Amino acid sequence: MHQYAEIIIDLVSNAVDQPFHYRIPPELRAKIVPGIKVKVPLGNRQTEGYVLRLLKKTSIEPLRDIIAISDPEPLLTVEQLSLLSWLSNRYYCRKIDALNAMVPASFRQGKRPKKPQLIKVSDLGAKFDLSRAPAQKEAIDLLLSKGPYSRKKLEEAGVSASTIRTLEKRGLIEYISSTYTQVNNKEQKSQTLPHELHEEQANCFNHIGEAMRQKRPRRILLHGITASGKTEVYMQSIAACLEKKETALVLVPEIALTPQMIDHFEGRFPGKVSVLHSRLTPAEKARHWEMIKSGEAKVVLGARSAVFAPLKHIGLIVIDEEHETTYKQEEAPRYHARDVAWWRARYHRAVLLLGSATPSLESYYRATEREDLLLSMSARVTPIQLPPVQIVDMRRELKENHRKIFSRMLLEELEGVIERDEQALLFINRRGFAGFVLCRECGYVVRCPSCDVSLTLHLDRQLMCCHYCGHESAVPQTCPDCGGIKIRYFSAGTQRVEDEIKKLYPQVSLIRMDSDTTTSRQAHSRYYRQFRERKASILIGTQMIAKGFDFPDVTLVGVVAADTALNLPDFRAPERTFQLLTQVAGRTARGEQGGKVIVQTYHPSHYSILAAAAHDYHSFFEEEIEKRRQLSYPPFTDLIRFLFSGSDEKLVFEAASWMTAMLEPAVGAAEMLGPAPASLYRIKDMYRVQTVLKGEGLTRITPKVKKVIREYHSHKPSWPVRMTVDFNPLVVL
DNA sequence: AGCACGCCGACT
DNA sequence: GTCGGCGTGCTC
Repeated sequence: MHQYAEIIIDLVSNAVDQPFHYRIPPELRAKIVPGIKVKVPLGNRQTEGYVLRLLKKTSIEPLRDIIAISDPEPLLTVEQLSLLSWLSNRYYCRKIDALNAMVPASFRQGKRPKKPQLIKVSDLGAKFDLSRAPAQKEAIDLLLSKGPYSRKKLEEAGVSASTIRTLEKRGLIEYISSTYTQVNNKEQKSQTLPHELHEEQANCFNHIGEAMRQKRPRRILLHGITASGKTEVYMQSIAACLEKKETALVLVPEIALTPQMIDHFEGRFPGKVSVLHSRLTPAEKARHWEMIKSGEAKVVLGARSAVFAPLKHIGLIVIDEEHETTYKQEEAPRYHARDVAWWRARYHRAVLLLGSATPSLESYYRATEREDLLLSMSARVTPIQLPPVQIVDMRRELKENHRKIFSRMLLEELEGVIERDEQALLFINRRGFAGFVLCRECGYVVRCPSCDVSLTLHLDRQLMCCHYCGHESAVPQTCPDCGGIKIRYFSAGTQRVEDEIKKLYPQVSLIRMDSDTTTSRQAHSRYYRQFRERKASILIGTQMIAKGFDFPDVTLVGVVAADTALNLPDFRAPERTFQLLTQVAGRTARGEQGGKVIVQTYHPSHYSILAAAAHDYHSFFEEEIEKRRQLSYPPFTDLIRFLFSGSDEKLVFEAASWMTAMLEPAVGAAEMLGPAPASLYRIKDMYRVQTVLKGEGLTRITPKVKKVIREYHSHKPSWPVRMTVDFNPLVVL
């Protein structure tokens, strides 16, 4: 009999980030199983904890008893317990951080809803004469025609709480426990039917089906150009998975989780889908979790964190737009959903299907190495060609004395669009008016006092803003340094583009979308609707218009400055640029009139720009993978980044140096870069210093690295320097 | 995290 | 004389 339990303490602190042992009192022995939440004594008070596993013996003295069970149901499944350990090892995070990321707070808190109750009319109520109680009669009629309703819904429909109470007392209504689908008793979703697959789709579908039948972990990369019909392949694969009585998990980037998208899924698999989106209230989220755990939901659709959905018997995991950086969490645990998904696929012997038009170098490389299966779709579902892309050399424009932010070619095309009454998208990767403000006499650039970046001019508010910390200050009329008056604005932002267009074409209506104008989700859909309804002919925007804006009348896409992403001091900059350009280019040629893309750049011969213009993923990949190989960057190596930050510059360096020295003997053949100031040396008055480890198969040294991290925390617990550890970070700025 | 223990300055 | 400041250390 197991008398002891290994427990993780529910406190977010390095000091208690190790399993604690407790004795299980005899009266609790039958009830305590791994995954259960318990109350335990700790020091002179009590906290909660989670049982990792049961033990027959322990050498720890003195032992104390578990006080009580917090929740009779285990909060974690056997799979989750195992994943928990993996997460904390792979991503160097506390076990409690891993747990908190894996299970929604509302579900952990145990205020898990009992099955939601629905109200229905009782047998008695159906025949009871209520002609003298109009309010009650109305409620009964409503329930008879449209019910059952939840209490909340019934009150929303205008039935008062007292009426409900009276009806209940008289036994005219009764409560039934419900399933989620009944609660969500929305207007019947029109069920959408599978489309006939074209040849390429059918071929991919067959391969996926075959892989699922093998019942072995398999990773498949589905490389399909924009509008090649990837979603339909996912849908039919999911249907095939359900037929085998297995479940399916579908991840999409948060921004893709639109109502249309949700309807599409729910319509295809009515009553079987649980959608985990960020707008759910805590109680709703807990209810979904329960429904998934109980096996009621067969398909889960959600963003990054949905990768932890407690589905059983998973047959298929889909990650759409697998190259998207939102799949990497930027706080502890700094996991990548793609890697977690692969862990789960191996656990369940399932298929992991990665879809993208511009796969990450990691994924495509694995596919070319035959480690993964590569499936391609190169034809658009509708027989429309990819748009021609025209590169404009902005250096030449400058040389020929054309100093506007729009090249002559872009202007010419814009005029054509306006004349023909079509629509255009103008894409610029920076909000605000100007990237920086510079004095032409002394070269002084206005910078943020708290961060190591230049301020962006926002003309509408007459302010200079820092995009990292939000600092705002007045626009200088004279140079703060030399007093000169020749202040100039450099590198345009969205606002500047808007201004110029208004000046050039005052009669043309336009919409600007960036995080300044589009703060809420409603604003986003309002602009979206306006543009779709042709209330504007030009849409100016940042990243946020690169996705989903697919309208037949958009015949021109202008990339005002393709270099913003390219110039970042990060080894993934070319990859980012290629992905962005390809994605933006895909926003045109959706209709019969076709479309055209114009890319303005100061690097017209850079391979990422040339390849994107030629719609040629393969040549981009070949060039980029060779570079990565030569420089020993991922996917040939792993990186571990140790970032130190604090307000005391000297101490930050001291901490970084101490840690780097401690790591030295542990890292073996891995390269150690640093300690060195991060590219963004100062953010919000915090100095940032980093050391990056680079080497093949760095997971092998995980135990040693963990030991050093532990030493860091125990030796200098009071260092006012924060250290974060990131395994395979996506940005190293 | 949260709490006790412990060692130094100004107050009913 | 003590009340209380927060540095340090510990929790199965």
